[in-house]
This record gives sequence, structure tokens and C-alpha cells, in this order.
Amino acid sequence: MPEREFSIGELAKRTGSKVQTIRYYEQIGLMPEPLRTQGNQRRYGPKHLARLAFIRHSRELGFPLDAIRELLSLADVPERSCTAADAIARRQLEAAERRIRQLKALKMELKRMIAECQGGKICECRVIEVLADSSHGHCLSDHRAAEKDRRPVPRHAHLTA
Amino acid sequence: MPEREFSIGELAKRTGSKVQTIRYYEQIGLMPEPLRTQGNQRRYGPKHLARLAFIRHSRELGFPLDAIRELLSLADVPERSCTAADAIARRQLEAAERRIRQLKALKMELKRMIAECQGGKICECRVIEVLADSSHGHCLSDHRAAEKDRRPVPRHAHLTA
DNA sequence: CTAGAACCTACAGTGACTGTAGCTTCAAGA
DNA sequence: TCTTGAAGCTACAGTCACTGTAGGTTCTAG
Repeated sequence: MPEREFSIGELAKRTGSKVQTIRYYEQIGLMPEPLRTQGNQRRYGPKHLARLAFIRHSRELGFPLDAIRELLSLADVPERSCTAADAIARRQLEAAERRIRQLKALKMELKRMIAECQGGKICECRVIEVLADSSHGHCLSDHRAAEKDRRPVPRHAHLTA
Repeated sequence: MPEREFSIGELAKRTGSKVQTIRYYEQIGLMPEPLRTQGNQRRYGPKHLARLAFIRHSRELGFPLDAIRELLSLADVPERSCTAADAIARRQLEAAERRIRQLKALKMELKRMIAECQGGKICECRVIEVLADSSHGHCLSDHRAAEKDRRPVPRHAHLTA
């Protein structure tokens, strides 16, 4: 079975990550150091694949690396710490719900703006007004809630296309 | 009316931003250079307040600074750019909708995870298994879609508390 | 055997801030 | 008027989670 060991490029392809990212995870101790070939190239097995898949999936779901590290530590010692995992999941759920509420508010404003622009003429870009007015009545986003957990916004959310 | 000019600290307080952040926005050209006192301290007026409020609110909604810059440029020249505004708004709307879809998928996974943990006992914690399995049938998040727009995940989403 | 793809290390750059050091200025009270 | 301490100033380093580049080495298919 020559399929049991594969290169970093293979691993990257199979998990949808980048080669650089894998090396980075190794560097920060999120991925274990793999075996090397004579020529010093990394060789991975199914365990590495599973672990990286776990990490990537968690990242896609918005977990920061610290939380993933925590989760992985639970995986490494699977007995007795369900409550910890549960707490993490609950925190993530709350954050996701908050974010969804904010984005829905944004969506509505954008729709309204597009509708108003549709009319043609000179656009009264109400989005700008709306966004400028921090105390507007029709915005559903919960500024206060966001403020409470002291992480006012995903630092780098890249909503633009 | 002595209320018409205020310090950077005041501005920060009124918009819920940090002093450093305001200076940073000035540095990257997102905020205009304000007047200074004899002693070289910044003095702001209501226009600055409005602009910063706009920026902060947009950031809270997840817009990256580039998008905000674009939006602001429209606000600065409100006439004649209706189509441009419309295009931007549409792009943002799409992005927001995509993001909402992803977050809803996340939400459901987390809920299921929590529900499964609910069983309690020692450890039927499927949380990790669920996330580790990249080819699981019950995951609704659209990996492929996420991959398509080449921004696999908010780089630094900090959904954790 | 050779071309070129994929690998290696090491380090710089990104976005959007945040923190620190070491000064100067301002506002209020004695 | 003087003084004290908060708030301001500049300049630069650090953060997270990568991403990119330079310059060299190794692997593999023809």
C-alpha cells in the first residue's frame, strides 16, 4: 500500500488547504511533525489527514486556532471533558446567531438602497445615511450586544467580492 | 458653541472606537486630517463624527476597509453615481447573503453538537468526530461554494468569547 | 539523464488594529 | 500662578492567521 504515505502537496489538495498553511500549523504546534524522506521532505499518513481536516473544518466554521487547539486537546484525551466541549460549542453558537442578526439587518438596508436606486434619478444613498446614523431606529443589529463581548467585529471578514 | 470642537478622546468615546484606531484611520487616509490646536492636538467637528460613525458601523457589519472606502467615495460625490452605488450595493448584498448561508450551516452543526452532548453521560461527545470528518453526510456548510469565492474563511473571525 | 514540478527554509508582508515607550500639552485645583 | 495628572503626541513593535517571495534542493516522468 503505497497510498499510505503522501506529500505535503497531496495533503493540501485532499484537505483544501495550502502547503504554506500546513507548514504554519506545524510551526505553531497545531500539527505534529511528520516523518521525512531521505531528502528531507514531509510524509503524511491518514492520521495527519484527519487532524488537518478537523482543523480546516473548524476554521471554516469560524473557530479561532485557540479554540481548535482546545478542541484537539479534548480529542487527544477524549474521556471526561464533554462539558468543556459543550461550553465551547455554546459560545460559538451564540456568536454565530449574533452575526446572523447583524448580517440580516445589513441585507435589509442594502435591499432598500437598491430598491431606491432602482427609481433612477439622483440616488439618495440611504445606506450611507443609515450606516452613518448610529442611533437609527430601523437597524436590527445589536450594537450593545456586540460591544459586550468586547470583540466588536470580526477583524477581517472580507465581505467584498 | 464650545461643543463644536472636540478632542480625539471625545470622538473615540462618542463613536465607541479607540483613540489609536482613529489615528490609524487618519494614517491610511480613511479619515481626513483634522485641524490642530496650538499644541498640536487634533480637534474634530460634527463632520468627523459622522464619518467615523459611518466607518465604525460599517465595520461592525463586517465590511472591510476597502469596501468602506468605496462607499465613502460615493457619499462624497452623491450625484451621478447611482449605477456605481447600485453595483457596490449589489455586490455587498450577495456577499452578505453568502455569509448568512454559511453561518446558518454553522449554527445547525453547533446545535446538533450541543444536542448530542446533551445526552450527558461520560463521553458520547461527537463534537470532534463531526468536525473531523470532512466527508460527513450531515454537514450543510457549502465547502465548495466557500472555496469558489476564494476566501475560505474570515481570516480572523474571533467568534469565541 | 534531464527538465521541470514540487519540495525545502527563512523571512517579509497583509489587514485591521492594539500596545508600548517616551515625550508634550491641557484643564483643574491649591 | 503653579502644579499635577490625565490625555495627547509620534514612532514603532506586536497580534492573528495566514500568504508570498527568494533562492536553493529533491523527486519523477519522459
